[in-house]
Amino acid sequence: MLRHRARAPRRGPRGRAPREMLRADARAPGHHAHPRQPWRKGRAPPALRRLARLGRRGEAAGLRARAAAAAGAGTQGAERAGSHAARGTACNGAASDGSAGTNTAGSAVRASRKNGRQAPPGHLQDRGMSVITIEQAGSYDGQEVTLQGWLYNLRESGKLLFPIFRDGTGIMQGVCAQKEQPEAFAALRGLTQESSVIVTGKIRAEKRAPGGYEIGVTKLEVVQRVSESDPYPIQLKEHGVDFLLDRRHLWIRTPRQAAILRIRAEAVRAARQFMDGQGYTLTDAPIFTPAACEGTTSLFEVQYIDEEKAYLTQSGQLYVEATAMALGKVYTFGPTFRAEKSKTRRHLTEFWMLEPEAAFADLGDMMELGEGLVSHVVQSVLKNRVRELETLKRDTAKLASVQAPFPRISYDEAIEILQKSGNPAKYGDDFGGDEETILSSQYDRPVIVHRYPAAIKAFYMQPDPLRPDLALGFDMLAPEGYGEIIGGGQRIHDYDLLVRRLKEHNLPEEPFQWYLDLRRYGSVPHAGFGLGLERTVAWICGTEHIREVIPFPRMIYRVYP
RNA sequence: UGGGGCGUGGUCCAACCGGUAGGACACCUCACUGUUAAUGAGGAUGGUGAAGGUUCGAAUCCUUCCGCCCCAGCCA
Repeated sequence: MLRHRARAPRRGPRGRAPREMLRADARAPGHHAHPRQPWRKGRAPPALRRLARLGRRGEAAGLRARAAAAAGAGTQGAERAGSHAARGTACNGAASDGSAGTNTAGSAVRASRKNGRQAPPGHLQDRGMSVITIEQAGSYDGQEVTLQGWLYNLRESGKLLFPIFRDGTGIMQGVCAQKEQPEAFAALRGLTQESSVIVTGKIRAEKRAPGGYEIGVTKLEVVQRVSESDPYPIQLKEHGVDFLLDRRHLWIRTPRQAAILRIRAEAVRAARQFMDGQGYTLTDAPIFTPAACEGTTSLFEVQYIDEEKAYLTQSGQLYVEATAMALGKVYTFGPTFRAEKSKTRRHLTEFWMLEPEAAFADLGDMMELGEGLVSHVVQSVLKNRVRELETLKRDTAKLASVQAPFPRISYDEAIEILQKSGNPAKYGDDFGGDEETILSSQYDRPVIVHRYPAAIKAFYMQPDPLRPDLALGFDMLAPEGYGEIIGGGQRIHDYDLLVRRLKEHNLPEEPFQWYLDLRRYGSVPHAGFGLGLERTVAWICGTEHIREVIPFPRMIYRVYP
């Protein structure tokens, strides 16, 4: 059994976050803010002040009883129905092309229940053919379809209701008039925010509707009604970061957060696609490691079986060097852990890293691979996640220019640029946030800084043969102040030199014996780098803090929920 | 670990030099057939992070503690 030893004090649920305000569903104010600190927070737009009236009481006791009955019927199976619905969405969406509109799911469900018909094997109910996602709605104009999702908001205007539904793929406005659809109207009136629903109606283009389409609701089934006495806690208005982080499991339902997570997924997909296309093989590194990879940084210690201690990996690099010697061109993609007490908008204690490594590769190869990878990821998101970037109100012009090749400057040149702009940096210093921001603000795409002094880099960095005091390493700095998204370079392949460097860095040799083996048996020049997923996604999304781009951020003093 | 900032109803904020803790939103009721965080009218809840101290009187001043945010270091 494992026990997590490194523990961060659990923060109280009532902690407050007075200064930094986010609208639960607002875009982070920021990209056009101060260039030195583009993430600088601001206030939520003052125009966004009012919340829709949700959770009103039903108009009649009969209605409420009916709603309760509907909810009750679904209560036992509510959870199962939920996951079931999620599964159904994908396959039905695909299946429904071409046959949509012939048989609505809603009516099929009711018909099957009324007739006592058996659900098909593996399904709880017969859903018919036209259950679609909101994302697909545009191609169903004029057809009757069924949506499965949640009530995001409800606006009332007399005998007209404007519910807004969300299903994870987007949000869509519905319309329901009492005169025309008395039953659906009654079911919808007073329905509470985030109640789960199955909606049937006709899709139509409508200029006044957000997104350009709306659904004329003809049937509404409440899967589970959120209680008025315990309403959904996240309002459509500003909240403190702390409040939202305590409810991260609910916060991710808001369109902005969902859009970010979908962009993250696209970034991962594109990154792997690119690496695979370049002939790199995925070879994952272990999470438990016997010792530090780079020595200095603090590690999470775990008890590993009996008395033995192990650590959560802070980098897969050493291992990926081994698999590179086995397979040639490889990469890892997985979580890494840093127990440092970094409390900035660029740090997490648990984050994901993609680490390529190639035998017979040098610094130049890796700089080229890095810029190709980053360009491809950015361009893929730009192409395949238009809607999500729109939701985030991201300035896509700033992403469009992200095309390889990227500018490359040496450390020496970087120091010059810094000094010219009045920064006190002197030769031999490593760069902090300020320096990175000054450098990256000179360009419209990420900038590569290479050949740092060996003294400020990791022990395994190959020295520059022309100037041995320099390391053949490079960093890639994202624009707009998002900092270092890639760090890497050429590794030492000479056994004696590596042993010497271990000594210089006061590292013990025993834990590195296997690593030294790579230099004993057929050592070759090789290089690689690590790409920080969250920093990359934060930059692409333009979020003010890295914690928004991972479903459940782990930070110092935050391991809940 | 340093430096800075901050803790007030469920949420987000006010409260001048120390003088009866208030508003908006959320919630409830009513009106409204094209709303866009709908709007308008009405209603009921409910709070100064904790412990000391100064004072006739403390959200406000002092001390300690707790918690959070930002920045730096380290890094992706």
